[in-house]
Amino acid sequence: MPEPARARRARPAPPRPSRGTLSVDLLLLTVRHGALHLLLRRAGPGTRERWECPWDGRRGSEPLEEGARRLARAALDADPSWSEQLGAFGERRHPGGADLSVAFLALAPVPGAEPRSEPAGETVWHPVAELPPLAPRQRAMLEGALRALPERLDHAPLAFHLVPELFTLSQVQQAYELLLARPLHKASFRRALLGAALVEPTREWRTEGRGRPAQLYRYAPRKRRRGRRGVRFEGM
Amino acid sequence: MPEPARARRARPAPPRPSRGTLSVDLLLLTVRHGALHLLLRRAGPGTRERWECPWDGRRGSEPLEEGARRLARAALDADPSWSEQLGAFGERRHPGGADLSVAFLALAPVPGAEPRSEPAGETVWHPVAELPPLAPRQRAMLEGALRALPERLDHAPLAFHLVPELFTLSQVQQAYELLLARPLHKASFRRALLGAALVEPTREWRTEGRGRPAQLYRYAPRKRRRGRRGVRFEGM
DNA sequence: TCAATAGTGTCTGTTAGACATTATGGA
DNA sequence: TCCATAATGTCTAACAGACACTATTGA
Repeated sequence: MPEPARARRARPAPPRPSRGTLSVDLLLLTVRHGALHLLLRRAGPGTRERWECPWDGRRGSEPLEEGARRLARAALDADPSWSEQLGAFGERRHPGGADLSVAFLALAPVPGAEPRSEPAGETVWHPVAELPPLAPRQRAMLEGALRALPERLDHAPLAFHLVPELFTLSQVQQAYELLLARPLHKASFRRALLGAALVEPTREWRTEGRGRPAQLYRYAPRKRRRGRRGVRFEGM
Repeated sequence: MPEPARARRARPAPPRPSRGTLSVDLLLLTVRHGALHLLLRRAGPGTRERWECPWDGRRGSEPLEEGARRLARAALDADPSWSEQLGAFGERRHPGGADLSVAFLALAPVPGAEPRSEPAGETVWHPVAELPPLAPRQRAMLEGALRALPERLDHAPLAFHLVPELFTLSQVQQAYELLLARPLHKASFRRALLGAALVEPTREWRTEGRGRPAQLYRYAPRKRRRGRRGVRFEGM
């Protein structure tokens, strides 16, 4: 310690922000043909099949959510039915070479619903199970998204953003099963859904395919019945 | 539409990342005197009392987590016992003027535990209930952290990172109550904790204050008993 | 008639929450 | 002795999960 009359600990260098390039990336999911689909955009003008999650730079100092909405509107001609930040990703290669990327997770309803969810421009729905190669950073984002979905589903009724305004309980159950990536018990699911006062039945019924027609429901959350529950130590 | 032989939708301008300044910010929490405390650093060299959450730029393209660890080591002389990304914040004013800030949420154990958790250098633990004024972006980070804690606590036994290696069940319960910001039922808490096979008792007892001495426990998670639970529609 | 799907009723084991009681130390 | 805290036992209502059964359509 050659420096004499200083504090015991040398004063550290003052911090300063670093400089770099930034992107906002959109992971937009929906349900098609009973499977999760991700919206991808044709990357670059080439004829080769190269795909990427929609992304762009941030305009000025706009809110990050606004950047995500802008991406969704360009890709879908509509706002997503739900959108939330997934996190910042700074490792591995980004398709635009960004040093840092802020990923947003969003959901679009099945077709025929309002708001619309048809891909626009150079975008296509791809089944999540068989995606084309993605840049490693976007691949990491997708894995993070699929891991985050069950947790977020615990705290908000996300699945209703994947179904049209009028839906059957089987449709909601399928949405839940796809987001959770595991099957659910039918009777328990219906009981919990009705008991939580999240849906209300309509007088319409819809017959599709073989079996008995299903009653149509509408999302209509009423006030919750009780306060929070106790501590849960499951799954740790 | 004056342009003739083009696709129905004009090809949009190719995306490109934006440029800007970036910071990594650390929200480091611990328990002192029965209350949540946040680690703050004296901001600037002035004699005025100005405080900020520790932050710094990102070095090169280092992993963001590495930046958070570096901040914690500088402030605490030890790694935090737990750390996880909270998210990216791009609105409101940052103390360093960063365009974008990636916040990390971390926990430090009570004093006397290993690893150490004494503030080092220009840092001090402040009770969360009575913090000095913070830059609005860091204030937003803190609010996000306090909202995120109950959810993360549902999925990982965070509270054990706040207590020393040997602890009483009341200590863990207090940690849970502070992270959840609500009281818990004592008997249910103990039952759940022991039933989840997360702790094992030692032969030591500790008497502090008035009442009956408490048995000391050690964190020793054994394999979980069962698979996942069903859907929960509470709190939606 | 059969297959497939929707919807309902009942049972059981588990658990959260409440309450009461005993145990053990300090003031 | 009183009081504060730890630890434990019991009861109850609620619930998840399972199973069985009926209902209603298309093939």
